[in-house]
Amino acid sequence: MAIERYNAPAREKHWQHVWESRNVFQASNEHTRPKCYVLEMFPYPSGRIHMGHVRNYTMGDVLARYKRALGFNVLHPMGWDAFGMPAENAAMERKTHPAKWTYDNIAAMRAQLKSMGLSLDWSREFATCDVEYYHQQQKLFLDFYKEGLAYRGVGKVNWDPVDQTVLANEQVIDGRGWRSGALVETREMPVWYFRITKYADELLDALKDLTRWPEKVRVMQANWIGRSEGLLMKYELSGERLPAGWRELEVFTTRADTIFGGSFCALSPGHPLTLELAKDNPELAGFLEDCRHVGTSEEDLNRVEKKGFNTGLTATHPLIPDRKLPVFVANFVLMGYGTGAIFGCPAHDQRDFEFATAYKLPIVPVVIPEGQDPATFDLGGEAYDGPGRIANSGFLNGLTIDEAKAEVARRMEEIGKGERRTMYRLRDWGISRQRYWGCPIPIIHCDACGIVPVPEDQLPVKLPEDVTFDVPGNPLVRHPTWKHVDCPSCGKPATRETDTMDTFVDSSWYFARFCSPHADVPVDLDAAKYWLPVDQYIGGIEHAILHLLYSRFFARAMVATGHLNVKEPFGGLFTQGMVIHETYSNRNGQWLLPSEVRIEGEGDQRRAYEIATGAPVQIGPVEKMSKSKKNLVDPDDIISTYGADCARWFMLSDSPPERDVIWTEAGVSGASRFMQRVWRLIDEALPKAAPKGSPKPGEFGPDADALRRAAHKALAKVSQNIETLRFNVAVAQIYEFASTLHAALGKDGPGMAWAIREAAEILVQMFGPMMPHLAEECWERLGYNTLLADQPWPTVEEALLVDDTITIAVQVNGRRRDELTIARNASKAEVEAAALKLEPVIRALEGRPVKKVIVVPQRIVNVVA
RNA sequence: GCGGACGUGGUGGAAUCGGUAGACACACAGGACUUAAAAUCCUGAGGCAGAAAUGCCGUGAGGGUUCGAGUCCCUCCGUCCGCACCA
Repeated sequence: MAIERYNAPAREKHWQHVWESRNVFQASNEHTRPKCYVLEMFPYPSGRIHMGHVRNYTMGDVLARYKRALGFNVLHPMGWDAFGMPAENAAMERKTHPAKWTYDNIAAMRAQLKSMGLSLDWSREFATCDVEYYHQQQKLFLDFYKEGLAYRGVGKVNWDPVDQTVLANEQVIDGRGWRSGALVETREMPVWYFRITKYADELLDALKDLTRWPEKVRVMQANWIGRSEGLLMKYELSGERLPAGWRELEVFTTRADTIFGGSFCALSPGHPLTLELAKDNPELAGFLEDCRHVGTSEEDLNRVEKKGFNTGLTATHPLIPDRKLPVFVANFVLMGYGTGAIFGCPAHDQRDFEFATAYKLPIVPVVIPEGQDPATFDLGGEAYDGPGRIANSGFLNGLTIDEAKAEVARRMEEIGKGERRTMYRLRDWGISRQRYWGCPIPIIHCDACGIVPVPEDQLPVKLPEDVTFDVPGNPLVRHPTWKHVDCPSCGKPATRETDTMDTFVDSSWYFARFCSPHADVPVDLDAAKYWLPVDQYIGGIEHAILHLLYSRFFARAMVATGHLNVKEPFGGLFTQGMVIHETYSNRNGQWLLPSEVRIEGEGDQRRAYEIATGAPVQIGPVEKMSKSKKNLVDPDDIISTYGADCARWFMLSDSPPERDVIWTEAGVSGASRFMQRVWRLIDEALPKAAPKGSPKPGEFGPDADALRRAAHKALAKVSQNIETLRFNVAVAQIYEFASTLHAALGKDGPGMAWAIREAAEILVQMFGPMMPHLAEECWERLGYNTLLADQPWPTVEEALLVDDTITIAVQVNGRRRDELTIARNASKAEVEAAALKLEPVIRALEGRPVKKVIVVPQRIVNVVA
């Protein structure tokens, strides 16, 4: 009598209910056991979960369940990154309130996540738009402000003149506002900053200790911080048109060794001196206008010609008083790096070389490669930036590059014309957003007192609820009453800051809030001391720089303000690959959902048709699932058809977790088939298995022994591979062991029944973290009325991992000829003797004398002839 | 241009302390069961030659180190990702 198919969707609801009603996954507040904090990047509540979420949360869940079974006190929380623009856009489009839209979405997504059977501690859930959360964030802001880590300064922002709003960089597309299409202007206005540059060195240096982070992410962060050590130099300026107050020009260089090769100085178009000069120089103003146009185009910046404008000013070479260098404004000099001014050494910098060629400036090599004569060295049409010795440089001649750098620095410091300086690419973090749906910055502007922090007892500064989105601009600015307050300091009428915080602020400390989600301080220090850092953080590579760098800054800032005791928030980081899928388009070029397409045939014969019309469909490349390409598979559909376990198992199979996984129908049905196979396997094993709790027999026959060895070896490997997040390999090993158990059911002998029960239980426990519902179901069938989720991870019997006899390969001259089964502890001589007796070995030797025999114990024998 | 990663059967991928390459899965082929199909079970399979035993060739290409290289070194080719005039 065949067993019924396992009805995953129905049984999954049952087990989810059981877990929830028993609070199985609540982290304990008793900080006695060793802890493990597993965190996946929390989602933006867009309204629906997508397959990327399924993959991300499945991985975290496997680890969390596994660690739980190992006895750790596991913290595995979930929350919502809930502030941000989409809610305001929805408000504009649908006449709803951002809060309602957001909380409705959260409710929908929470239900979806629950249907995945994740081992989450829902008691710690929060959204960043909860007043309770942003209240604490305002406290942090005020503490940062007191500590000098938050400040107000004038900054450049992207201003959309039509929508009358500031745009984030990501919202500026080809120089235009993404919604209005208006040309974006650069405006200078007062904005709030976090002083991340204070920790530039620390953030860079500590990267080397983040050994459980992907190398790639560390490299990206290091480049982003962009530390370079060099010399800040002062060039004396002269010239008729020199504006008052400008006697010196500061330039930064990392190649002070080439100072004698300098043939010009160049200012950035945005340099203050440039702007000063442009005031009464229409020609220069015109040049700047040209630069601005080029500046917006992105890619071919490299190919843009090096253009300059001769200001007529001269700069005096600091070490050669009679050498005057022309001062240009040049389009390739960036204001955002160094001092916004350079000295140009054409022989050893490609950009300077091109510039000097265009403007017929001297090109004098001062670094000569080893073996070349300074008198005859020819650059050959491009700058030389390799190693060598200094020449044509007076007192520097003959020195190496490093020696020359040191010598120039020493002399320049001596004469007060220079100082060693470290520059960074990293800028302070501008957090002001002129938007409604964000955390209000708790500041009051008073005509008399200036900037006044909102007193802590007046927090939270709540967002007003009665706002409208029918006109452009920030609703907080035009709200009739909200911003009008009395100055806390002098009591006179004053106004609130109407900027809200960048949503990246919200996500920079949420991991810490999970330690004590309802505390009336940002973070309960005792809880944080126990739980932090996060042991394993899992998320997409797209956050490699911003979110992860901001969080690292926040941890340091929170340590400085007494809110935290760890500077690195994430001990281990794992960046998972994307979920990708074929794309489909019809004759009219419209994208079609996979569910709208019927596929026929295989391989070259594979054809797709639109279900509604029967018309042929073009099968396009496999790409990241996206709304625009409509190559989406809805997790809900998969879960309601095949079950959450099936989706989870598929996500873990085949593809290594850091690589992209191609979602295919075939793969899903394969996963589903395995679920049914396991279900039947347990059913078939039961009648042959010893009763639950039977005493371990004193004797095992060869087949029983072999099964036990296979079980414990599989257990050891699966444990190891879950531990190292190599889920695809763990899955393969579970497949393999399921086959082994299946084959063993036909065998008999002493101890077999006991071994079968042991093997079945180990199998179920091994896939428990991956397919938790099916595992509970099987556990129940195995006769238990306890939850598998509460069951400790099975213990590996080490003795079973070591076999008495082993099979090793035998090579002749490095080619495998045979294998040899021999006692594990056989001596080298015994192995050698046995190997030389093998028929294929003798044949391969063809009578040649054996020169030597290499025996690597328990590994291989190589006969060299 | 700079930086990083990668390149293994028809496909996704195993095998990284240098030691039997291709585990496991998908797709495929053959068989069993069935009136039939589905489902399920069994078997096969890197390529070439051969009935088979077996032999030769094989981890992007070429070279090197080694008793032995997918793994280490050098050169080249290709793919993907990140940064992009960073002084």
